[in-house]
Amino acid sequence: MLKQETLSKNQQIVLDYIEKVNEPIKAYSILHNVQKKGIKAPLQVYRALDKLVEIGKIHKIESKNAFVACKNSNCQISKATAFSICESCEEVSEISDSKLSKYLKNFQDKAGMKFNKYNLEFFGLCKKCSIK
Amino acid sequence: MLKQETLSKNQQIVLDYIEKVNEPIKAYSILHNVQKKGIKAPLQVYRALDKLVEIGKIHKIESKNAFVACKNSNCQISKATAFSICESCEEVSEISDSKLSKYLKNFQDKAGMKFNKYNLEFFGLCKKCSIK
DNA sequence: TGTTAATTGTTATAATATAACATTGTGTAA
DNA sequence: TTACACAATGTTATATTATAACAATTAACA
Repeated sequence: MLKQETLSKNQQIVLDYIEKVNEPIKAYSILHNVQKKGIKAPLQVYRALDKLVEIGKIHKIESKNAFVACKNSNCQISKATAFSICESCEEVSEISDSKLSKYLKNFQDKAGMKFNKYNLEFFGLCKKCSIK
Repeated sequence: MLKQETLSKNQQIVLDYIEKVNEPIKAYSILHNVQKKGIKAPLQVYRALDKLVEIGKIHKIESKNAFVACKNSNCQISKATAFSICESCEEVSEISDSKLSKYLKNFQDKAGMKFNKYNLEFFGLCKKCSIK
């Protein structure tokens, strides 16, 4: 079978919603908001999320157990993700910095481990919050 | 009051166990294993874990919801953590690379955000597993 | 068309984590 | 040393996040 090119119904519903809200959102919140579209159970959401993460359409913010749409057209495979997270207003942004990603992709572990994926989460104060 | 210098009873019990197992371990697994020491409820474990993370004695592996003792005597404050995770055997190691930590500490977000903390998780195959 | 894999639907339950409240311990300053 | 503030404890209940198991349906394609 060829690699999947189009999303299934549930996958599309979940992705549409995540892209619409445009900020990290939790699985059960997604569930609550797509029930009118016919998705009734957590598993239906989690299955769609798994697939969407796998194909790089969304990312999981591990420290928040939340999901956000991918902004970088170039990280299709979701293997290299970096986020900034404001500890005050909770704003999360995907970092798109080619130098950083290059540096991390080429990082050589002393133990000789071969990496094919990483996730980096920065915490701090965003511009707005640091003024206050 | 002065800053806490000694750990409380429950904190010490939990830390002792985490240091003993020497690999990432989950909260309920800790609970199960320290019940003989008198810790009976999840909250007792989670409270100790919170404190231990806060003071840098342990770190949380976010992608695994697991906790591991800190190996770097110099990351007392738990503000800069990096781990390598084998996707095959699940082995987790703390990365102690001064170049990497320097690079990340000094990383400047384009949006002008001021970072005071980060967590980085690399995934790949460890030496043993990549031979197989 | 038959076969295989992906997707769906559904119920139940596992695993992770916190709320709320009463009580006890501990450092320190009056 | 008493009294205050705060950290830590103990306990019950519950919230939140995620998966197991199984049956049915749909989609791709040799």
